[in-house]
Amino acid sequence: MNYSINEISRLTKLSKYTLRYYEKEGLVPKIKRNSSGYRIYDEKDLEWLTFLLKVKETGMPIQTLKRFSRIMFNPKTIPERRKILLEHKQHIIQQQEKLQKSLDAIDKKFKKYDEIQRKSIEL
Amino acid sequence: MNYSINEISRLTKLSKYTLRYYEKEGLVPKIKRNSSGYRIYDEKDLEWLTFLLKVKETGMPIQTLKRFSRIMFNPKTIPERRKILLEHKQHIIQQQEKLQKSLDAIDKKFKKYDEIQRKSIEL
DNA sequence: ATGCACTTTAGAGTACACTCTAATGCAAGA
DNA sequence: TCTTGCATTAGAGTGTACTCTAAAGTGCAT
Repeated sequence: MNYSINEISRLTKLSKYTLRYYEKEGLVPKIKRNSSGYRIYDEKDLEWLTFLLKVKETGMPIQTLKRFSRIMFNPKTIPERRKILLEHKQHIIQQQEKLQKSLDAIDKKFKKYDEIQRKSIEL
Repeated sequence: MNYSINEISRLTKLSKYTLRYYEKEGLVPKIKRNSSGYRIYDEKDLEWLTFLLKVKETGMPIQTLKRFSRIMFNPKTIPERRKILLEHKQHIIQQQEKLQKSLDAIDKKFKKYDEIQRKSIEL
């Protein structure tokens, strides 16, 4: 199945500018073109973009995404890809801890506010 | 307890540049000065910076942090502060979902790699 | 009092990740 | 064939969040 840049933009919610920028920067592999030079994205490209967005959103660095994009069509690079993903998994776990700490700090504030308001009612 | 900008930089791991920038931008309230104009941070300032870093790191927008910093010494603003923090709590929960989705996508990749490597051994 | 390591400020510079512009070309319906 | 609406590119511009520079002042040990 093939897609125009417009369709991919709609499906990924990335602007056309961003899609072109990602290709220029090497975050996605070189996209096939039709005879007029228009981009033709295929299923694999869409799949990669979908995955890229998930891991990018959770903080995978641009450099790592470029690296992954460069090696992802070579079966010999599976060990390296595993390593990258394992590292990112550790990063996600650290983020989960940060979120929990932030949540705890917020709940502590709520308790403080409860206390202040309880005292003001006592008067 | 009072602290110099140097001590606060060490305690918060923010650079002195950043600490001055946060004050200029209103992310922290105006810091007291000694007779020479040097900043003197107190316990409250440190407490706010510690909290700010936790929620900033989990994506609370700068504008919201500025707002919070502006109202946080007025007890009448507790309901507004509660509202801000409740909204951020929702945001954190959404991020937790994103992290989980990213984690699931990574585990799917691992399974795919296992499959490919299993098949190559079978030959 | 001299030196050195701090501090201050306004404002300039940087890095990142887009975001857009301008010039140009292709596709297709009236 | 003309017009409208797509596409292409190189390269310029934007917004955010710092990060640093330059010039000047302060504190304190030698």
